[in-house]
Amino acid sequence: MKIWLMKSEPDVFSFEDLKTAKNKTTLWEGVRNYQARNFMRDEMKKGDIVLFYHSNCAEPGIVGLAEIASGEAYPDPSQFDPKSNYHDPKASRDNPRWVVVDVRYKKSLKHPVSLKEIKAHPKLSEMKVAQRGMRLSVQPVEEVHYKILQEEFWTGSSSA
DNA sequence: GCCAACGTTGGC
DNA sequence: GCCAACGTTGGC
Repeated sequence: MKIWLMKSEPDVFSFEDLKTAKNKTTLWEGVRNYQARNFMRDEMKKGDIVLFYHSNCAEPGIVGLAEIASGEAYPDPSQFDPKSNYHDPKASRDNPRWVVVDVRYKKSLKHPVSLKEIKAHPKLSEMKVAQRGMRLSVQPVEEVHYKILQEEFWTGSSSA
């Protein structure tokens, strides 16, 4: 079981949007970075934990927990859609370039863990997301960091 | 809105 | 294959 951090701009698609989505599930469309794609295509497994991260907003940080709900990655339909912002003219149905996975809402957090808190924490500051210039929108999270998040932020009254 | 850091593109 | 130019990300 792996743990992932997935970024989304709340103006585009927020954790609240995921919670209210049909079946509380969405396909994670629009990833247009090869490294991120390869994680989704090669390494994600159904049931993996997802830390849902809000980026490019007033309070960037981890706002909720989700999980991978699809068995395998499959072609991102938006790449074939000329009207989509995510359209990729170089992709074809015979030779798709981009994939999606399904992400399902799991749990909200009463107290999101802000990027500020992550950076201020002696261990969490090692996380990729805290590193300077790190733009990768899908990134693996080390188990030790997930444990710290659980034990120091999400136990007892701090989890919803 | 600014801008540093990054990834991609394309000319050569 | 190099690398300058460009577009994007995302914190601040």
